[in-house]
Amino acid sequence: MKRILDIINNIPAFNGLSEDQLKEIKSIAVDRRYNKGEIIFSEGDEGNGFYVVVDGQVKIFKLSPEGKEQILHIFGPGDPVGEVAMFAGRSFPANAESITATRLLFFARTDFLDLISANPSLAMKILAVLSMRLRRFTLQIENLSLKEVPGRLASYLIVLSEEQKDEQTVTLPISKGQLASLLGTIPETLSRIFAKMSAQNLIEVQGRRIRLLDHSGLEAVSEQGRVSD
Amino acid sequence: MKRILDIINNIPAFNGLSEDQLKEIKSIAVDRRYNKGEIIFSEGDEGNGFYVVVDGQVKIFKLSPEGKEQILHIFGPGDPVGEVAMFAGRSFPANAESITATRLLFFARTDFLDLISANPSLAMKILAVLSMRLRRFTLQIENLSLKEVPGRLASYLIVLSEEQKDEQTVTLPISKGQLASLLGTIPETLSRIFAKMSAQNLIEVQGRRIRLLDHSGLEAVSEQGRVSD
DNA sequence: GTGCCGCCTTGACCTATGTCAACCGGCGCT
DNA sequence: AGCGCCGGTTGACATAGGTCAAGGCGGCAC
Repeated sequence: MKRILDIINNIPAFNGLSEDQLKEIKSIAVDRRYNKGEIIFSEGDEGNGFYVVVDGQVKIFKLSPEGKEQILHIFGPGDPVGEVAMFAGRSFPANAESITATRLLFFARTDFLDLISANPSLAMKILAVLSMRLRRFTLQIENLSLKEVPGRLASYLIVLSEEQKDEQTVTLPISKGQLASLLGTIPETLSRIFAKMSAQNLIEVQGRRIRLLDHSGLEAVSEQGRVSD
Repeated sequence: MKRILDIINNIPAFNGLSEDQLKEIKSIAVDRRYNKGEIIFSEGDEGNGFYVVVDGQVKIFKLSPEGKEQILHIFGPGDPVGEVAMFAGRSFPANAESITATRLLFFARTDFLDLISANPSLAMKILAVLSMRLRRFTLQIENLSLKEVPGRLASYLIVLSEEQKDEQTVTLPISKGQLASLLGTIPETLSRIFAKMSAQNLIEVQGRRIRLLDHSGLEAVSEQGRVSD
């Protein structure tokens, strides 16, 4: 049981809480496992609880009527999933699907709301998490509407290199097809842009490994939102 | 002083609170007024507090390096502004400017955080407000990436007609130029689409008044994300 | 009135990116 | 080995919508 407590403590929204609080949280958590490609919830489902990713990756996405997919988030270990629907008291606004084998903790709505009212500090942490998420959405909207695809890719790569703390090489955490959807485009276009950036010696692509050859060049593309040609 | 208490009570995040709680809130609120076109804060400014709109309209927007603007929100009476930066403990992620003469209440970060820790129910309300906002962002991202401009316009008009409770006629609350930015496009394109939709007898445009002639047709455009031609 | 200015519209043009279709290489399965 | 499949790439093509430039219209100042 040690493990679960550790896991909970490593969730940003919960970390730094007292031993007692962690135990309380653990007592209402339900452990769930999913294989790759399983639906966790669908748009419109009732939000009667939320999840936290323990292991694996979950994508949150919307579908257009023609079936085109836009990924809103890719969540990994420590990230809460579906809490928005819970607090807003509404149904889920998007779909969630595991993109690898995944382990989640599930928290039922009522249990969790009780917990929060009893722990204002927990509420504050969650406020912070939601705020960060809003901030990331802001960025995503900015990217989608003000930048062209090369700019979005460049800023994605830069953020990735910061997250992975490697100036030189990054490893895509998802397939190129999924990345295309996350960037609001399609695999063909993404592929061409990878080729173009390679030709300009900005990057070097070897499967999911990408070498960032010209960091400042990438910054420029990301800021201008376009490639110079 | 009656007025301010009423105003505060009409703010969704605060409504339904006890008389005492409202008074506490009032005691930390600062009344501020702005003329049309004033900057309220800029991207990168420290988020040492947040605002609530009492009267008027505020636009939240990002600028691309070339100066193109993407409006993220238009806020009106009752809406909180800038609280995300506050909870996230970061600087503002976008710019805020009044687009009409505007009256705001300002709440200093520290004052407000104290207030919240003392009032869990307040925290819950704010969680709900943030969640609703995330939900709206989800919609905006969906619109931007899965729909073409006519689809975005159609869904904007439909939402507007619901808000204004008028099936027949809506009045744009903002200029067409601003609307273009909100929809992630430019005035020229928007203008052409208005013309096209008029030609198809979907709508009839007279300045800011728009007659919705074919509600179900609009629904179709909004869902398909494109016009049939 | 006259003129200026902001807002909107219109036209001609161009480009980024989506669509459709073919193809390639690796990998697992039989 | 041979097969099918999936992820990725490439090419030819179509088009939404951005850019640039010109002009119209209504309101406000003087």
